[in-house]
Amino acid sequence: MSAASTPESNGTPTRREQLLAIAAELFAEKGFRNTTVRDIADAAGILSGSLYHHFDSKESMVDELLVPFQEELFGKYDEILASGDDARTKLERAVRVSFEAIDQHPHEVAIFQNDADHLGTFERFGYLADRNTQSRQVWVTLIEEGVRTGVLRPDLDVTLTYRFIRDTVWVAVRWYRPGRGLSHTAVADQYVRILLDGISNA
Amino acid sequence: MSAASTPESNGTPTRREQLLAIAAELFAEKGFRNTTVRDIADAAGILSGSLYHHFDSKESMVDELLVPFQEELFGKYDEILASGDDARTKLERAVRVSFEAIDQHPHEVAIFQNDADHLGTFERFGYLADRNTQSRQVWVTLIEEGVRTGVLRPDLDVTLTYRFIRDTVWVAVRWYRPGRGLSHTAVADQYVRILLDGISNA
DNA sequence: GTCTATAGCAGGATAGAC
DNA sequence: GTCTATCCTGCTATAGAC
Repeated sequence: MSAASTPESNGTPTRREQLLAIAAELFAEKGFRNTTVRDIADAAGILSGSLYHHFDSKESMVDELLVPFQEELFGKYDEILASGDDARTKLERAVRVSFEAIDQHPHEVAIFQNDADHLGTFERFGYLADRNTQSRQVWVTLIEEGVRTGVLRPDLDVTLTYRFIRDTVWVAVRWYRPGRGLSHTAVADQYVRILLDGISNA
Repeated sequence: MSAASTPESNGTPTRREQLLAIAAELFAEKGFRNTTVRDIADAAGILSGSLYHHFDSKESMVDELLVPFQEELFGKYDEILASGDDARTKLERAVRVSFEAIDQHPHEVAIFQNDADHLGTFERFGYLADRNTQSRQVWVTLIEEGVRTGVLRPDLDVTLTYRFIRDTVWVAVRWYRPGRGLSHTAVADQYVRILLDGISNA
């Protein structure tokens, strides 16, 4: 038995997965609230009522997109935190893992960036706030370790630096398009360079 | 006669301006589409129909918020471009002017950040795309001048650097709250420092 | 300048036929 | 698994009284 949201092992997505992929694209492009169930149904070539054979509600759809994505991402962060790498390497790896997420799950990242605040007002999506806290802990831990071990400037405002890194990384989902222009690794290279060394010709 | 969206010289805002301020806060907080005219009317203590005595439509309200804000902001950018400062100073000034805008017009900035894409799909808001282009020209001009005059690293990817600066600056509207915590000048100080010199303890 | 009342439409969701 | 048909709600906007 396979998880409902993971493609079957033979590579053929289930109908449910197809519909979810269509919904993800629309949610990411137009926003959750601005996407109607009729939009999703139209894009899938069926009528809106038929969607409810597969999903309880529009909310269930976005829920099913976000949960497995976040499990995967935070699993990778945990791996980095648990590794024996030095602070600078850990920070670099965390940035690269994030750009990889933008590359591999652009829709899920966009939905989280654009709609987490709004969705978070519903009990059902309370876990979004938890993930937010967890994310903050990851970055702050890495920055503090960097300052402590001397690889980062001792005068850094940790909270502000955390926000700076978080925002610079995730906001890239607004313009990055997988398969077009620079690869996610190339973008990550440049971002890490600017973040660590700045743009000044020192 | 005073401009419709500027407070009267005696400091007492007109009713129209009061309503606009209420709408701005709600648009910024919940998004344009997610804010109903009833929300605005409720917050103003009147009924939704009464709003239409003051404004043609919900779109007119957001239009009246964005246009004068952008005129002011781009006027300042033009001033910087036309100044005789060196490239590094110009770039710093542009960053500082942007943080000042976040401080003084947080709602307008938030609306532009969150809803420009959606609003831009209507003819009436075609000027939003023009402003976007104009903004890009400002930053790219400054970065290119910086590279040319040797104050910025010669190996910078100009487009990527432009996106980096634009995003890092404006995304701060998501967490910066005027009058709470660091001042906008203090935040700008740190951002400029990270942007130019990085976070590494070189 | 605000209220009453309501038109007109679009949205999420449901029941049951096929 | 999809369609037909429809309910109910909430939204923008309007007309005219006060």
